[in-house]
Amino acid sequence: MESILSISKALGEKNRLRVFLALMDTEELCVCDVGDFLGLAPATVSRHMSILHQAGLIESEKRGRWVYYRMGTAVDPRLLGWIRSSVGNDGFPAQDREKIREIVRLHRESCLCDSGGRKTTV
Amino acid sequence: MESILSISKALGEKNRLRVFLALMDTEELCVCDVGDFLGLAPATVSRHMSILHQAGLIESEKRGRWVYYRMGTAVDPRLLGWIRSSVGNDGFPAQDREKIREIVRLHRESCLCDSGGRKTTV
DNA sequence: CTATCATTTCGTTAAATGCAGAAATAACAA
DNA sequence: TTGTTATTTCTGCATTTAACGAAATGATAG
Repeated sequence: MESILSISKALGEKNRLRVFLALMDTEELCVCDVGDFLGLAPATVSRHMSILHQAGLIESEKRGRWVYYRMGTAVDPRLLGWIRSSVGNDGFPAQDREKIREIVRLHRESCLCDSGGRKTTV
Repeated sequence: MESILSISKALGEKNRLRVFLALMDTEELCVCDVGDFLGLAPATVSRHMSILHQAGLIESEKRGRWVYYRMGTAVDPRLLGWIRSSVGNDGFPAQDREKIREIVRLHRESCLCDSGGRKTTV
């Protein structure tokens, strides 16, 4: 029962749900990406990601100074299926999708992550 | 997205989750049954049931002075499947199951609902 | 109609939660 | 080392929400 509770609590907040949906559509996001996406302070984003992480919904990986978050591999497929279809019905904010893609694009550009993972500057 | 939010909010509260799990195991419950089950005031229970109802998780039927709640018929089976298996893993409070059965038994006894739906007293 | 019972709505209080800024931590660059 | 950047933790404030009691509503019994 505890896992249902923590997962429901985690997804029962608009910003966290938006991040989770974004991660269903994107490989990975770091805290600052999510900060740009939601327009929230890093501290707030970090807390949200922590809650999603503790619920087992996302996984984290530290690379250099960045912490990258991605979908959890052990998330129940029925849960995902339900979310996917519900979002389909509701109409997932198309703006969100575009926004995330743009953020990821800029992130990759400035980081040159694609080549060797080396950073230049912000 | 709104439906995911409202459902997650509804299930993201311990008492409401307990009621929902109880309704997955029981045909129907009225507000006073749930009040006995959770040990909460009728007003509080009514509010919880309203939130579950608005999320589309349960349905209500008024019979006489009582309002009976039961599982929603349109609840996504994937959501139910996830909940069922998660509860199985977590171990659903066995006390809750017993408690509900006892409450339903007493309710039926005092109401004589089984025969003709006629009420005697409390 | 009046009385009673089940439920809902309203008003208030206490606890939980989201938020930002400041300080602390971690990892790299010079 | 020192400085810079990304993230986390801590502290305080504002909003939300769960809880109760009281009053209002709905329905039956007398």
